[in-house]
Amino acid sequence: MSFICRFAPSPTGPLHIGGVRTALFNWLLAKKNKGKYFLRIEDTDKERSKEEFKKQIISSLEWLGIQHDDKEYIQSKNISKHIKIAEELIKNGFAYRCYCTEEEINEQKENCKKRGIPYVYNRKWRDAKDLNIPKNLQPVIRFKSKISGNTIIKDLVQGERNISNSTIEDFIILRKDKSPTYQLSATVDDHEMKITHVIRGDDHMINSFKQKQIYEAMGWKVPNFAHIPLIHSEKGKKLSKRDNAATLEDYMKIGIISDALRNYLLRLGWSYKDKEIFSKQESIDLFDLTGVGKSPSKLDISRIYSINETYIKTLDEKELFDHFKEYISKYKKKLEKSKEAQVFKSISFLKNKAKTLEDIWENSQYIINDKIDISEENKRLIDDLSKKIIIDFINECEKMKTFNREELESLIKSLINKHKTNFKGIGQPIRVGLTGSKFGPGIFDLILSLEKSDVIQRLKKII
RNA sequence: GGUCCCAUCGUCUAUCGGUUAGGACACAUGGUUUUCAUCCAUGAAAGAGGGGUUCGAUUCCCCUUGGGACCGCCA
Repeated sequence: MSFICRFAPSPTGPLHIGGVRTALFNWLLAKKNKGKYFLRIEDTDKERSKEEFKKQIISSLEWLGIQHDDKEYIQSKNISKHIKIAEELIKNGFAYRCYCTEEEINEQKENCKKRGIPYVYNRKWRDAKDLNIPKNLQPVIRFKSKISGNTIIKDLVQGERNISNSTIEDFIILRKDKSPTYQLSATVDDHEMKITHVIRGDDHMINSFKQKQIYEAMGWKVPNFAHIPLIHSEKGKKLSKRDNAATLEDYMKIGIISDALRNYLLRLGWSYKDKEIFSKQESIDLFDLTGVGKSPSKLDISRIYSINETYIKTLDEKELFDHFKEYISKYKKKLEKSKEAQVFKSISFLKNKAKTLEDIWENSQYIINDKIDISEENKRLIDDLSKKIIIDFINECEKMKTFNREELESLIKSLINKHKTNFKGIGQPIRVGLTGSKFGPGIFDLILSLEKSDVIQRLKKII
């Protein structure tokens, strides 16, 4: 059995986190089964589709490492084919022209509302042999949906789904302006692309019943469907673009690593035993639609941070630094070469207290900025004794050729003895002097991460 | 309102009729540590309710309750 999957976003906004997961699942299933994964840009909404969003979607997926096969398909390029199919459906009695005006439809809707009954298009033109065709009205084309019986879809995630055909109205497949609607375009393109597995959000379930009828009317093979549960916001509603942290960009800009986000999304609605961390290859090997749950899952930002932290802690440091450089050049600022080397040298402890790349950026500010701001409160921590100690420390440092850990350790030890203080008594003023903060890296890491001249210069400012 | 769907710790989930209901995140406490962290240990925390079926139900069925999705000439 072959596996040809696709992700089909519309370029009407930035890539949504739910869309990312849909793409991931499609990609995973295709890769696992040595099949194909295509990207199709559904840009038939001329009003809202934007070239910039198309570009953004493609680069976002690339950032995540979800690479599509072939070049991306642009749906609008296939419109003439869609129109041809609409006409073929009419010819074969599966569709018809409807001359109802929008006013007429709205009136019907109003009426239904008043009477408290659900609106369904009244199929006025379905078998309208006797009606006079208005001369100056452009018709829409509606699909002749089945009136009786039931349609069953064996959904790979949801199981068997059964719906009464009477609940599906004669939906529009070609607009008044002769442009195809989603139901038509998606079906025709999925068929043309020989898609075998349609994995999409649960909000498309009803569409599958409609589209199945088109497949059958055309005598085409119906693909497998898998409707994955939606991702909900903290409020328990379908995640919308207005929610915080709904788009991929929201995660990129706070310094989430792509592998971490991919891992989080993988485990949202899917699981494999007690396993939490999956390499890309593991996720391909282990992924399976049968492991996908049926109920929607809430987005949990603390979990994303946690997984990201795991990646930051365990990633090869060179690789981590590459992520960091990419991140800051995009969202912060590019570092000069010398600073870059200093930060890289210190990444092993800077990453220790970081959950995100942004945290590493924050933690490395004392290296990046030559000017250190010390708050009044912290200045008060440096009392006369501290100043004496620091003067001694500076003098000893100046005697050293270069810094090394052993010498620094014995120096600090001797200063503790000499001034009858403890480690904190000497460590804290040095830390404040070098970073402006009470908190930070270990004293020796801290001193060694800066140039000797820089250490002396900074400390001289506080005595 | 109509149609369809879902239901295990706060969150993500494991369990495929017999378990002290497991793990992870978050939370709390303790330990390691020169600070903040890290790290380690420990703890608290769940089968929505009611009926069946069964020797036995979290697991199968029904009802109730709660939640969600869809109901566009958007996709």
